[in-house]
Amino acid sequence: MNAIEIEQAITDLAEQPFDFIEFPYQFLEAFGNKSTTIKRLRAGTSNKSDLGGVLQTNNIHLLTCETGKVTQALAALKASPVTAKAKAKFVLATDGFYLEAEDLTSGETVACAFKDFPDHFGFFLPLAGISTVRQISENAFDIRATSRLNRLYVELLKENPIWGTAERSHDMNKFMARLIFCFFAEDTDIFVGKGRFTETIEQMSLRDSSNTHEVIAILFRTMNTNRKERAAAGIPRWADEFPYVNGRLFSGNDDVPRFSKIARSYLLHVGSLDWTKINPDIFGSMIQAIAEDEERGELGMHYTSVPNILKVLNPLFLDDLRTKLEEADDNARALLNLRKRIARIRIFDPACGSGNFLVIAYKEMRAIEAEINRRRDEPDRKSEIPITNFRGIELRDFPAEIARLALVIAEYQCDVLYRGQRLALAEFLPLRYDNWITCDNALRLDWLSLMDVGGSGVKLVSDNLLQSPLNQAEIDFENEGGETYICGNPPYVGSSKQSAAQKSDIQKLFEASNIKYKNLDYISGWFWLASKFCKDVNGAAAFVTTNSICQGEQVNLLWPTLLNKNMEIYFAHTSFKWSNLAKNKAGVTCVIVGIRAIKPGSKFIYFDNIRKEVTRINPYLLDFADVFIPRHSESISSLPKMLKGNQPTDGGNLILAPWEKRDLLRRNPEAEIYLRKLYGSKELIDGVDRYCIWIEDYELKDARSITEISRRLGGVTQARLQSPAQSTRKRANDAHRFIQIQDYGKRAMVVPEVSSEKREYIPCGILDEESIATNKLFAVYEPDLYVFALCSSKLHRVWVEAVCGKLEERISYSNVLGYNTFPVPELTEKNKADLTRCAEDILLAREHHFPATIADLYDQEKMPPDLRMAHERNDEVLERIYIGRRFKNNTERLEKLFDLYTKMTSSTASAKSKKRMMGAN
DNA sequence: AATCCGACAATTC
DNA sequence: GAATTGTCGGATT
Repeated sequence: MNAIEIEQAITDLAEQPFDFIEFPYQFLEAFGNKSTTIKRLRAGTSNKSDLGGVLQTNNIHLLTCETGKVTQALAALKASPVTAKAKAKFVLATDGFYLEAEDLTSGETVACAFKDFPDHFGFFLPLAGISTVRQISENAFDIRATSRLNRLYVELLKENPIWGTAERSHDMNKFMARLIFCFFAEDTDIFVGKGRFTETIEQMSLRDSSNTHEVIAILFRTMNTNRKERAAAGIPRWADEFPYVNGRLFSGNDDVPRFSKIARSYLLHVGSLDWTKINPDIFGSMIQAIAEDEERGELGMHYTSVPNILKVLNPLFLDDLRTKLEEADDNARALLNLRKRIARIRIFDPACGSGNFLVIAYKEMRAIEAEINRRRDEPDRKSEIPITNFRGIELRDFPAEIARLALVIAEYQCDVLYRGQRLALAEFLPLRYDNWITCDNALRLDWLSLMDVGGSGVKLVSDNLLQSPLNQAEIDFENEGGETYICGNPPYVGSSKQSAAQKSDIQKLFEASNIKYKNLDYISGWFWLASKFCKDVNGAAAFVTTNSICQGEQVNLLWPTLLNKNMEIYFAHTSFKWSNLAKNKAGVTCVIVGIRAIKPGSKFIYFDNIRKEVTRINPYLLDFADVFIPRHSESISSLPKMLKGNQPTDGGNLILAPWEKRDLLRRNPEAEIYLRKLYGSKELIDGVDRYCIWIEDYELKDARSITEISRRLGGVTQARLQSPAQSTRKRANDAHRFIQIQDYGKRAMVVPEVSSEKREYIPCGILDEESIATNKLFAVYEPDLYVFALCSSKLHRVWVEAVCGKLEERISYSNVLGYNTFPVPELTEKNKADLTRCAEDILLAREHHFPATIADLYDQEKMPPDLRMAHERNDEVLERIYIGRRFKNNTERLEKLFDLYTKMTSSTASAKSKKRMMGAN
């Protein structure tokens, strides 16, 4: 269960009639315990309670009691020896009217009316075994609000299916945004009288809910009508107490969906929450998920957590502002200048979602400004930071709507925090009419035109074509000559997973450049536009991005042109795993890259949160000079050819597990000649046994006479016909052959395509001539063993780690990027012989530990000393060939390798161009 | 004809 | 559940 589901379950439980016997079980069930766990507790087998309650080990001791005896019951629970013995973290007692509970770890207590216990949702969350509890507890309100809005949304769509269609979804989204605003406003005195909005709906709408939509529509119309015009607009007296809000929020269509009785009660339910606790930096991200079919009821899988947003914003510009604040000390003049500077900073998130980067940036800047005002002794001063300087582009309608709302709420909360509620209220309404969040495709827009750079004209895209076009003269951006910082977390989509529309976005952007764009990740588009933007504007840009644009092939595709000698990477966070509160988190590893026009000043690389000051950062995010490594079709060091293994593309039909092989041979012993041992990475590393059907053309007729083989070949044909790739479908009738056959029937030195990054060495292996290597292995056929020594070396590991792509953080080997590019000094026959000896020693050491698998042997903790020694000797011999001694560390290794690579490739390049010139002569 | 990559995916701990 | 660690095959060159 996720947090939202738990919230719903305990809310339901509090509303049900209290059941003295059942309550403890219902309570545990609401927190996501499995029915088998509950059953065992009921049966008493796992129930350790000595008081007739329910005690779940490592969790909670619950007791229901007679009316009025709750406090005594809780004391008894705490005093019970079994509570401590079972390591219960909570005790809870209730009589159905009143409830008391204590968190035994923190000593925190809750005492409330029974029906209100769901209000302490955050308190009880550790019971759900959610690991990021602290964060969730901090955001308990936002989760509750999301949960309840979610129910309302679903119920309204049930009642008004039309509102779920593409044409009406904008109206639905606008409606939800208006509601959220009203809930916030009624709890913060923006509307006179706490809870007046919800209360008015409750009083004025009939209990059967039939006119609820009309009541709400009148309220919305009121908020869109200036006081002077209300009489003429026929606003009824009961609505007149509501203020004029406007700010586009209530303009336009004021249709309201029809309410069922349930929807009406849900609405009142959402309204009863205390919306002052709303946290706009995270709330929007949660709430936006309710409008998305796949993610409804989840906390959005792609929203960026606050710590990760700060990883972008702090080095991007906030650290600098804070340094300047510190330098200004109490100097009134310097403080004033800084305040002026801050007021003109634009923050631009071209993939803003519900605006959490913008909100956090706003709040952080307000904090700095408040400190300036404090030091200047102007604490009540109106903020000079306009929220319209926080621009965004968002493709989806609902988040765009929410982003604007979140900024409005953030502005109000900051005013309350720094200037007091009276001043905050005085200036809050009516909302400004500006439209500063654009709902459109960021890769198809001219960013400069949304930014009013240098005070030139402004071109804005209306967010709703039904409304009259914006009067551009009304828009005052207050940032002439200011800086612009671009930030955000745009979508990542690998080149082979992009939709046709996304492909075409990328094509449009890059086709005029010399970049080969077809293998780029979708996010490259944002970096591309940002770098163009930064050339024209005083500012910088940083995004959270998939780490793959800073690895392998993409480095050489994107960055040389993007940096183009006038841009630089000025800070970077190295790989970290994506994480937020969502249950189904996106599975991706990210980096953060900050770019700007070249200028002096420090650069920083962050590993986890450790900051290292450097003078340069290359696009691999390493502290080395820029090196761009393209695919090389042959070894720059004259090493023998390395091929990819053979790719089946068989839908599993040509491949047999050991038991399948046994069954087949029991029935058809004559099939043995068509079977071979098959090796991919897993088979090599973990010693997994697998076999494949391998039939030469001339054997096909005989092989087909074996029913099972014939059946399997049919399966291959079927699988290939299903493929979206034409090249695969074409080979459907060639079912007895792997789709891609490189080489076989020879002894081979093999390297796994993907393997764990935790090993000190890439675990290469040797296959005999009977075995088949799949496309999960690279192979050098009939190898000289010194090649095994090279590929098994620390130097090679370091090189491949740096220049090949990765699968998240895994080593993803490549012949053309890692092997062919590996720079090796010219080897003498003696060198080769020495290395061959080292290779043999490694292989012997492995054999000595038979039947341990490679995974066992190369486990950092458990690597046997003799094998380790053999590798050390191998490294020693090889490194002496490079520099006459051992390298001190991996940095020195990589430095040498980059250096050597540059020398070796520039000399072959000059040799080639010499050749060309000679040819021309 | 040959290879990089996956807002991953399957399996284990 | 989160920690570990490599399948499979498409799209592109």
